[in-house]
Amino acid sequence: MMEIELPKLTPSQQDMDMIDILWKQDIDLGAGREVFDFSYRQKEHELQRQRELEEEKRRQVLLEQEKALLAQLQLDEETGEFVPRPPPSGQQQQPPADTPAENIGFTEDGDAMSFDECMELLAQTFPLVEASETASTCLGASPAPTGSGQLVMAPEQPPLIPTPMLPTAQKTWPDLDEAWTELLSIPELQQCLNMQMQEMTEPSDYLSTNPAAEAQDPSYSLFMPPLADPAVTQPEVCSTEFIGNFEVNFPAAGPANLLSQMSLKAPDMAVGGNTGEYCEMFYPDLLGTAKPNETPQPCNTLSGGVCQVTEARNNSPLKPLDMQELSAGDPFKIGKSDMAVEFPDSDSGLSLDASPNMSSPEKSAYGDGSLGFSDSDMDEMESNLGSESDYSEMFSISLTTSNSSGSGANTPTSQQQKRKSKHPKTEPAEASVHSTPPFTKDKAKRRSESRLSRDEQRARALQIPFSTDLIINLPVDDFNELMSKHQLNEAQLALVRDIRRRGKNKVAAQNCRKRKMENIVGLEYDLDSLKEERERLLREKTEQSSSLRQMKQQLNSLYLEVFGMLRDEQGRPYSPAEYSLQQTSDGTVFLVPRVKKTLVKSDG
DNA sequence: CTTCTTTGTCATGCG
DNA sequence: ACCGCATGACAAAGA
Repeated sequence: MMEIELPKLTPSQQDMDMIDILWKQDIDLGAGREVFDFSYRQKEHELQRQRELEEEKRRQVLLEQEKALLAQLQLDEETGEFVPRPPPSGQQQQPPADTPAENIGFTEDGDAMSFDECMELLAQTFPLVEASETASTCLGASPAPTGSGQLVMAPEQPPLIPTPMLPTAQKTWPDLDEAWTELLSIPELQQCLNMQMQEMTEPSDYLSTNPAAEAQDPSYSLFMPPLADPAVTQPEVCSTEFIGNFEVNFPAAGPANLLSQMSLKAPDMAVGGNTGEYCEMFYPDLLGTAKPNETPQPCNTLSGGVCQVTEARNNSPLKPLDMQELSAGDPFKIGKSDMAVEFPDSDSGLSLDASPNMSSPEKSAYGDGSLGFSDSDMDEMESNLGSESDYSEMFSISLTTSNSSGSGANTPTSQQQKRKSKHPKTEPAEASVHSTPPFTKDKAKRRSESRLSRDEQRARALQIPFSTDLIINLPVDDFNELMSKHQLNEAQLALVRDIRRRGKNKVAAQNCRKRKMENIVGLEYDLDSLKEERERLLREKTEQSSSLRQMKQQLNSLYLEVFGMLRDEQGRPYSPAEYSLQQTSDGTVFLVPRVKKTLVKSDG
């Protein structure tokens, strides 16, 4: 108990913090906040533990029998590992927590027997028991890579909580593919998952459910098929609480997201009851390999059911191409994926052709020979595009929705997803639950893309056999050659010319505005330069003026000095009032009487 | 709700 | 007369 409690407390605190954050961010958790409360969950845990205890007891009995048979095989350590703590002890209640180290030691260090060997023996002897045992082992192994304490809780977690957690898992969806990659790359986790699935599912093919295990050890998979189908019990392993704690503690970690995903799946799987399908959910890529050995009904049986759900889960983060690859056997899915593939670049991601409503009308309009595109046509096309984008969004969302619905669990999450699907205008990014805040640049870019795609859509609507980029950027001669090569009708030609004209003009407008801005910048620079020049000239003028004044003063003083040195015949100085010195062009200086002045003065 | 910015488009002029 | 480009003007969308 103590071991369990301590780990729980911290995680729960973190969980609550995370929930608070999500709550403040107005992120729909798909459930009341109290659901996430630790105390609330603890109660759930209690119930779950009681169930676990009962199951443990049952397993114990089976183990006893198993032990008797396996004693000769030196399974002492194994028994310790597989057999949960005695019911009375606290450890018993939460066997997974204590077991992990032992389990790991057994499975990996495995002194006496290899894990595969043990599994084989168990499978031969007690298939069902084996499944349960493996589950515990799995639990032990899984904690190592992530959080030990939280993992312990997982098996005991009640399936009830999972639903509230679903939204959170959805939030982390964008990282799902990465998370899957990381998760699948963890051998322990794979084993754990496989084990859990075995435990969960009733008798069915182990192989189908355990592709990863098979990949790791072919032999193991070979003998495993006879074992019971474990998918049903998965909830125990990846219980919502466990997942929640795990996720909260490691929000950024990819594995956490994965686990959350798994947690979401677990309840669905349990509800669905089809064990074979679960394997696909966890190992969609491996299904092909796994199926051969086992009964591969999973996806085949239910095209639109759980299988689709699983694919949706896995595919949602993936690109259209990936989706196409993964979507096998589901016509609806394939069609959608094709569409996505067809228009990966376009923001709307949909073509007029793809949209049943729009494409035909558009085609008819253009095909009728109506030249050019009236504004109404444009608008119609735009509206079509918009509807298509919505459609695409609905598609992506529909996958998730079908996922939940297919599982048959009408959890809050599923409802939420359905709600989302009903609001096609919500952006795909939102639907996919991107935590990062997009906007601004993204929107601008998206807008430009959508604009571009609009002409593309038109071109597609008229089935023009070349890209708009080609139409716009091709040199005139090449363009004409292209036009001549392809026999286009009037409407197509008109559209192509319009596309080229608009595209050219768009570029021209951009260049023009760019030039205009550059001109403005250049003019501003020139203005600054001229201002500086003006200031400099003004300063120079001032300096020159002062210099000139100084020179005048010097000249005046020199003049007076020279004039004062002049004497007449009687040796008397000349009066400055009556005489002045004047210099001729040849440099000769004359003493000139101030006749006028004297006259004026005398006159006055 | 208003204002400003950005961008696409059209009309027009020029070479 | 036609074509391509440049640019002003307008409208739509978004910040």
